[in-house]
Amino acid sequence: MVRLNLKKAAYLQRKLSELVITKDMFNKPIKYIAGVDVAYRKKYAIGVAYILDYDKVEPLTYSVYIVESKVPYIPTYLAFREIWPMAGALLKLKIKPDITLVDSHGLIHPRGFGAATHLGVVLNLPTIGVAKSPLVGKVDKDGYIHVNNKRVGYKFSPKLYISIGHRVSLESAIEIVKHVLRNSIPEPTRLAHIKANEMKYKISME
DNA sequence: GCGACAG
DNA sequence: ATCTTGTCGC
Repeated sequence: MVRLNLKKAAYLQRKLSELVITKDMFNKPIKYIAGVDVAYRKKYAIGVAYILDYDKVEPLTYSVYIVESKVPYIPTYLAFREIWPMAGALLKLKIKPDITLVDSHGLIHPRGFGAATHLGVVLNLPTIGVAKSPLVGKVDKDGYIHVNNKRVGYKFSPKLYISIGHRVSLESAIEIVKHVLRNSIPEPTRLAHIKANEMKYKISME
């Protein structure tokens, strides 16, 4: 297991956060939307990217990328652990998504650079963060989440936190996530999560 | 110093 | 997130 240099990692997050775009810079109308998630099995990290038709909200195809997991999970540094499995799966897709939902926070992060944002900036892809539990920030009476005096996210429910990832406005992020909701759960990441767990048992040795 | 802390 | 079976409830 690698040990992160938290000092440098935090510096990188703060530095790269200057590149985040919080305006809509994705293809309209959206035709393809992706959902990415990572599961773990022994020494392996299994990244899955699922592509769905945006209008119909129906699955089209998916890709799997398995790699050895060497970075530990440390709160607020999740991206360093999951970015390669996620990026590997995304880059294997034959259909390029217009926007991607990531199972983590985007700008709802102490240094404004959660995993969803990190992935978006590194791959220069429009991303939205969809997490199941809070990390930081204050929720106002309307449900909006503020971090460092900036409105960057929205608490849709106690189990769903939406935030700007990269190249998308908060308003659009909320609208897009609502569009692909199925039983209060975003369908793209739900399918990616199911597939990633399914793949865990298809790994032969250890 | 103490507690909290995405997946 | 992972390690793990059955079981309670709508």
